[in-house]
Amino acid sequence: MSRSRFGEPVGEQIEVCPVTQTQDIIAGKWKIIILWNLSTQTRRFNELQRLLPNISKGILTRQLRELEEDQMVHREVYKEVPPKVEYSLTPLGQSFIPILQSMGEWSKKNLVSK
Amino acid sequence: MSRSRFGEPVGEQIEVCPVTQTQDIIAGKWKIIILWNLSTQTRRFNELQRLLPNISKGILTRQLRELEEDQMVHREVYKEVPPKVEYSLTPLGQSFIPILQSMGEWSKKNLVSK
DNA sequence: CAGTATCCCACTGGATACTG
DNA sequence: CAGTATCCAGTGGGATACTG
Repeated sequence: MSRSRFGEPVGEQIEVCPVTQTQDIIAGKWKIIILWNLSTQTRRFNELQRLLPNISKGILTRQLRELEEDQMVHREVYKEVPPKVEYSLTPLGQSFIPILQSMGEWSKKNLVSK
Repeated sequence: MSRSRFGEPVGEQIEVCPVTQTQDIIAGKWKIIILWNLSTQTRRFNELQRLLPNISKGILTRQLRELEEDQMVHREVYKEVPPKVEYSLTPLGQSFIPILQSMGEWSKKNLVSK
């Protein structure tokens, strides 16, 4: 699925606005906080669900799948019973960590909690 | 309107996840790109609409109003005929510019356009 | 444990027509 | 020019029940 916007034909190339591409990846109510929770360590499905109060399994699955599609998250399945699945950041996901940190710091520094 | 999530009573205080607060502000299909377009200069309503192909007046208005509510954008109305309205970043909005830049650079460096 | 499979609903975005 | 005012449609999020 292509979620690009702002397609502008430039010769054979398509020029896409960079910040919009980023927007497309982190759009989704839980994406950022999921990445944040994976930034320090690998986590299992249930663990993530516990960390994200009020998220349902279905939604958590969908958000993780989309992050996987966008190569931000890696899903490692251990063939055991009971099943064990571990989520972690890919190199691309890791390269995004500084931005997550900036967001956290910006928020703490500039936003009064309302 | 309070859009905070993850409310956790801590004494009299409410503890809210910082990255989630940021998420709440930049959620919305056009928020980031609007901030981006205001990061270098003040812009008028129609100017913004031209810069954001395919956005309708109604939506642009709504997104701008929400950014105003969150103190990210300032709206300056000139009492003239025909009307002139200029949008610019508030100090809070300006403090967010480095993050926007990181996003743009991250995208250009790490995302192949797909 | 880590998911699917459904169904549902609210909200957000989008289109269009009208206005001070 | 810079909006409102409506109305509509799609989608994304949420709840619940079931499963390998």
